[in-house]
Amino acid sequence: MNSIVLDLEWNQAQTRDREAPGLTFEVIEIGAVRLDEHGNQTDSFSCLIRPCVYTELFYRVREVVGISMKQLEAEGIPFLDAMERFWKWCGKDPVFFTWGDMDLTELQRNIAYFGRENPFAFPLFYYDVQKLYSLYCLDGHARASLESVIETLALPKKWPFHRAVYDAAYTGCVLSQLEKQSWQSMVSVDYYRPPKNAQEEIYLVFERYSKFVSQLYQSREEAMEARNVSSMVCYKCGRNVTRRMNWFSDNNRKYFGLAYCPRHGWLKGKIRVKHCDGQVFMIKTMKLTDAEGARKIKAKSELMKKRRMEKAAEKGLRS
DNA sequence: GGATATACTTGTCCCACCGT
DNA sequence: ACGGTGGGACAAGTATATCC
Repeated sequence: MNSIVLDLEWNQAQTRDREAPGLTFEVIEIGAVRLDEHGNQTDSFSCLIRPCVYTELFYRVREVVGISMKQLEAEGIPFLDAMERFWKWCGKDPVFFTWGDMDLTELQRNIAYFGRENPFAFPLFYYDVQKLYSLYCLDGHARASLESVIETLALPKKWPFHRAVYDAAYTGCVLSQLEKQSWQSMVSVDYYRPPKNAQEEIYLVFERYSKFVSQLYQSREEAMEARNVSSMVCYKCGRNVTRRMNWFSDNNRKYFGLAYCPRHGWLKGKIRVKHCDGQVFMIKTMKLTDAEGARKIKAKSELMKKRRMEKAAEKGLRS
C-alpha cells in the first residue's frame, strides 16, 4: 500500500468581506511523508507556496504557523506547480492519512479554485489519524491536538509543530503506535465531492456501524422521501428491517430513526444533512443498540409531543 | 377577506474541542 | 477569523386554526 501522510498549512482573509468567493483558505505549504507497511518513514515531501490571493498572513495564522510571508515570497512556488510536484511524488494509488478531516477537502478546494482538474480518486477514502486515535485511546468522540498526543505517547519532540512536513511526520508516528488490524477497516470518506447520482452513492459496512452517503437533492424533504435515504437495513445481515418509528429531526441538521432486526435486535439510525452549493446530501449511519438505547430514541422522538401535551395540560388547568 | 392566536419549522446563537 | 463535530436554548418566520 502506498501510504501518504499529508498535512497542509493555510492562510485566510483578514476579514470576511475581503474573502475571495470559493477560496476561504489558501494553502501555503504542502508537507507529506511516505510510510512502509511497518509504519516507518521512507520518504518525505515539502513545498512552500507563494500565495496570490491572501498576501498578508492573518494574525492567528502568523501566531500558529512557523512561516513568514517573506519566506513564502522568497521560497514559495505557485500552488499549481506545487500540486503538480506533490502529485508526481505521491505516485500510483496513494492512500492518504491526515490529522483531522479538513486537509483533503481544502486541498481540493484550492485545486478547483486554481482551475486544475481534480486528480483524486472518487470516492476519496482516507484515514483520519486524529479520529483513529480517539477511537482507540479516547472516547471516540473527543479530538486531541497533535502536540498533546505526542506528549501523551511520550514520543520525542524532534521538530517544531505546525510545519507541514513535520506535522505529517508526527502524524505518522502516532499512526505507528496504533495496531494496524484495529484501524485498517476504519476509513473515512472525504465529502468535498458528494455523489452525483444513484450509482455514485456510497455504502460502507464497518464492525460497529454502517454508513451511507446519498446523492444530491434539492431539499432535505426531497432527500428524506428517497428510498435509499429513508430505508433501514441491518448492516449485519443486510435485510430490510421493520421501522419502529418514522424518521424525526431534533433540529435542522439531523434525523433519527429506530428499527428492529429479528436476528440482531435494535438498530438506531442517524441522518446528517450536509449542504453543498445550494443542494443537500445525506449521511446515514446505522448502529446496533440495546433496549436502553431504543428507549432513549423513543423518548427523544416524543419530546416534542410531550412538551406539546404539557403545554396543553397547563392551558387546560388555567382555563 | 382580514385579524389574531397558537403550533410548528427553521435559523442562529451560545458552549466545548480540534485544524490553519 | 474561518472550517469542522456535538450539544442546547431561543427567536424569527411560516403554517394552521379560529374568530370577526
